[in-house]
Amino acid sequence: MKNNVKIIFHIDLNAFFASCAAIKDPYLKDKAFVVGGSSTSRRGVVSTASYEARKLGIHSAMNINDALRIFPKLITVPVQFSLYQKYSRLFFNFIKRYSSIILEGSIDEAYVDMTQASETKHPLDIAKEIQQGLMAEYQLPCSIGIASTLFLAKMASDMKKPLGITVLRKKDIVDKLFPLPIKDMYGIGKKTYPKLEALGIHTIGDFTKEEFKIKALTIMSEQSYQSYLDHILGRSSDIIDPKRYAIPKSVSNETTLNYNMDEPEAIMKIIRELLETTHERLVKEELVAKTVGIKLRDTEFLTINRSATLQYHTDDYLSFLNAVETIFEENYNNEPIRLVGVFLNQVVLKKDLKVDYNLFTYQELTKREESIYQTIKTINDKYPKSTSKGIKKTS
DNA sequence: TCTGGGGTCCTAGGACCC
DNA sequence: TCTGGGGTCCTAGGACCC
Repeated sequence: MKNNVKIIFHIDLNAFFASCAAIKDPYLKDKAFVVGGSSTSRRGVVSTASYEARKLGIHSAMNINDALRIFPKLITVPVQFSLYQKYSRLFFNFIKRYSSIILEGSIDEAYVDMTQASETKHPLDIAKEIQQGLMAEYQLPCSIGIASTLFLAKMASDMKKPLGITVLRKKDIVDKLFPLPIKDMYGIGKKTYPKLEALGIHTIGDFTKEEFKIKALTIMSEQSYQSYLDHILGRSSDIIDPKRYAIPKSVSNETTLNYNMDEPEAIMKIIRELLETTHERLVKEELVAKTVGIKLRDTEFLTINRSATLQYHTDDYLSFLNAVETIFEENYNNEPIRLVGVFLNQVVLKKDLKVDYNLFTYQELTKREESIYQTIKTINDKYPKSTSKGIKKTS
């Protein structure tokens, strides 16, 4: 008898950045250290803490100075993205030996459809083999969750860390998933969890109780509620789409300044540099974008995004720069800011463009856009923008 | 606990079109 | 004078994740 229950693995590399750092520098092995921070600024945070550092109460997103206050002898290692990318590649290539249906959840986690592989070998044995193999070949520890949906596999891999293997069958949901605190649920973050707590929903099991539905609907839409419920009860997706994150939907660059700045020229210079690196990536990955924008964060941590959508998708640097300069001039209020960013949205592969964007040179493009802008400006000058309030007043 | 950097997805309102 | 309805695109912000 054959059923159609899938066997999904979620493989999570434990303390990945820290693991990579310890591979490169074996001195770090078994020591309390963190990846992150910065030597030039006091504004750095912990990106990843080694398990020894975690035992001391140091965790990611923690301010580096606070971490040092807890443990002054803490070793800090700078972030080295190319190193992580290298081991990430090795990791995904290793997994490919077992299945070709892989979703790269992030740099250090994979969802894998192991249904076929499980026909000839027990899933637990496959998991053990993968875990031991990654350790032996690359010194990369991982935790593996095995379940029938992506969500349950993800929750399962989280249950035992580091080096855990957890099977979460549908019939185990009540015993293994329901007792977990609601804040441990994937998708429930630091904003939603206090609200749920306040409603008396403390565990994942609580969330499924009929009596809490009405209450839950006061803080979330019916749709969100149903989606969470389906996830918990094993009714959510078991389909792994390897292409899902293959093409980025946006590309961005941002930086927290070493000190707050309020000089437009100096800020614009940084924006230009950020745009250059962002644009480099766009070109390197053979992408084009249609929307370009900037991000500004003030000293109160208030963040604004301002963007413009161009007439066509493009990878033309000057088109982006033009837009970004205008946006900045129109939106910067001379208040000191702590962060600037640049982003490109509506990103697609250049070769997937329906219209050949090469038909228009930059000059032609800007000329066209200039004329459109002029038209709009004329109309606006002639008929000033009226809000609905304005209309009511005059009527 | 004075809060990085790179993303995805969702929502909501307004403009505009038919 | 009082107010359609659906669809799509754009902008902005927010929540969340690693």
